[in-house]
Amino acid sequence: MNWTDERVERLKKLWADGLSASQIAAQLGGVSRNAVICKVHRLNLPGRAKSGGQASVRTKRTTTAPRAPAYAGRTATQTTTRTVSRSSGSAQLKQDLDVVAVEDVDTRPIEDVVVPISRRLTLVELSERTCKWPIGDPLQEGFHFCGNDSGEASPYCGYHAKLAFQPTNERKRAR
DNA sequence: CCCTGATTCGC
DNA sequence: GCGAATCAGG
Repeated sequence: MNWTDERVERLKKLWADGLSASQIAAQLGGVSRNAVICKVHRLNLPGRAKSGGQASVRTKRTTTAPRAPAYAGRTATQTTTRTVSRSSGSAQLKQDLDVVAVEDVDTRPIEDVVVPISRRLTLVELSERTCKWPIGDPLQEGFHFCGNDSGEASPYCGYHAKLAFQPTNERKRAR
């Protein structure tokens, strides 16, 4: 794919919005997330600040050179003073695993009420183990999927699986 | 294993 | 300039 000006601008916007490289790649289409990251660097866009989030904090790369440097006369010591003003992206992603495992001896009604933090994935971003619970109106803008970890067996995350597969025996067993 | 961004290097 | 392969890390 060619990096047209329009695509570059979309890249800039999405990156500034705090979307991850893979998400941007999915929305642009035709490019891998690596390509997106590389492009971001070449555009001299500010990389992801190491603030709180995951990733980054790359400590040089002096430990065991992955590839034998053809010529060792090159010190890649860069002192880039990054002044990233962003403190918290608008689309701060969170990947928490809500464990519903009940192994303890205590038998108390565990009602998970707090889970509804979705990842706002679009259709193309769904993978094999992302929750496919739709959120919003497919005809309206802003429609997305939950996107949280669905484990592997269920198409939904723990929270939405409970909503989707409401136990039928609850009613019958009630009496 | 899932994911993240960072870096190197061959094209 | 581009991006796959690779790395380090959460």
